[in-house]
Amino acid sequence: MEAPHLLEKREKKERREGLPELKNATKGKVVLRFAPNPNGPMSFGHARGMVINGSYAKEWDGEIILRFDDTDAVVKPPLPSAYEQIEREAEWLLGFKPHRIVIASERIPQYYQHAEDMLQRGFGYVCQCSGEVFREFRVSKTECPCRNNSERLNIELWNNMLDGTFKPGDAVVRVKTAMDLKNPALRDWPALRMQDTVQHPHPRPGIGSKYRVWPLLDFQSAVEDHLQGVTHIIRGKDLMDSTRKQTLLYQHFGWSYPETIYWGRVKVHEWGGFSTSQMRRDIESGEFSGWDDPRLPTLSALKKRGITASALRNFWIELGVTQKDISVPISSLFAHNIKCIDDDAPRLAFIREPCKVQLVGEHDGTVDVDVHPNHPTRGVRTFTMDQGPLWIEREDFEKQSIRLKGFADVSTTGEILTIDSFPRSDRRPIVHWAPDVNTKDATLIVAEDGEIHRIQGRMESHEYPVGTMVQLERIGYGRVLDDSTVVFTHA
RNA sequence: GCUCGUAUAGUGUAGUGGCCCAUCAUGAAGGACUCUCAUUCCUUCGACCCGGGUUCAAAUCCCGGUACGAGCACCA
Repeated sequence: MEAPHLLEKREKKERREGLPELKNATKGKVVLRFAPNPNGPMSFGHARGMVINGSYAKEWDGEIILRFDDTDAVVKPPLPSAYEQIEREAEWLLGFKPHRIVIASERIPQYYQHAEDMLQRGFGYVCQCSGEVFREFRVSKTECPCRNNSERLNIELWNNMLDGTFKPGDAVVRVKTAMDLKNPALRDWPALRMQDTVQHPHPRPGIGSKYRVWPLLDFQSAVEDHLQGVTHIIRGKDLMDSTRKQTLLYQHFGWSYPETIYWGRVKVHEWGGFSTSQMRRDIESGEFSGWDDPRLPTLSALKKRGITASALRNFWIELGVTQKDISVPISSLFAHNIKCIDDDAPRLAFIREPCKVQLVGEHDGTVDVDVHPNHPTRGVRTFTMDQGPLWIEREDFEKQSIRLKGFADVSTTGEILTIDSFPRSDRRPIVHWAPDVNTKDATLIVAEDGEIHRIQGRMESHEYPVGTMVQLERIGYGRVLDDSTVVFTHA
């Protein structure tokens, strides 16, 4: 018997590159979204949502919506400055602007309309049970008395929520699912609740204390995804039950739920647990200098430290969208970053624990060293070899014989360096160095193990603009902060 | 407790019944190149959680176990 299909299969063995194929996707018709809470700027973890969703949008010639889920003014109040910052960070990360911006707090009327629709059509009800009481009902699978309210009564109670007759805690709107569902999380879940926006005004101008009733995430997100025509949702697997809740709501409305993909949790081994709320408190208390404090895992801090957007993109795409919970060493992000910056980074000498030494022997007036060893066309750095002193690192100063990189083999006798040979004559260690006249006092800022070290030294003078990625010879890569300060990125 | 999910080298990842004594990256070790402990290149090391079952054939399907994670908020 012939089996031609087996032969065909034999040919394809290539490894899949990049992101897995999107199911049920049509080129040009894909709509995705990334929906952070603007209670702080983006952190490392948010970058995953932005990168994965944004990359799919680009790959499928579709759209990415940046949506601000700012429907809580009490527990996780929004930070007014975060909206714009997140927008800027999104563009920096993706390399393009998100196609649409949606702000949930500006869409409350739409959510109200759907809530009313839900009450009128009888698949939602106003529940006046307290949280504890309802919890009992949920575990015992019993229906709460409010479940049988007439549509008319529900509308009346709804108006009581809206007009302030009810206070926060008095009533919520629930979606009628079923109390005997296997998964307790899905039983008549809450869709909207009241918030004391007088005591806790929403920080958005124009929103403030305007609304007493606010949608919860599951309801707001579900309705908005439908309104925006979202086709694919890619999010953390902690939101799996959210999908199930929302699917139940979609069935009531007669809508069909988007394709959904989940990823697991990512921990960076070197970083502890940082929550946006906690960082915010620590910044306000002065423990950190700001959201871009190099010790923090925020995008602004990583950017300031010299991590590039493309390294971040490559990193997250390589991790992919598996549901595994993973823990990665930060060096894996650094490995991507090196690939992005090394080819451009000009070389510079930074002398830690500088020791001043005097050169003895005949030599030329100048010494040229490469700006970048792999790119001779990028020119040279010229050291001025007058009779002035040179700087070398203490560690090198203590060696008997060393080679001053690009110049000469020398022997050290106290502070005197005697030239032995210009060509390389043996295998003595090669060290970086610089004449005093070509250097200035400088600081290397290193953030490590949650601390900031400011290393003083002498750095080769340069005119690179702020933000330039440089490589400090024999030390590692860094980002120019000003003409005498470099932030250490990684080795 | 109830519910849901995941399990491939040190770390990530490919793989959806025969291309697999398992891919790629990173890491480690060694080497080449190089006047940086950089970059680049080469070599080597190293894994299908455990136990059953289905099948001619299982990393891949089924059942059980174990481990880890998540949800059961009037947070997102």
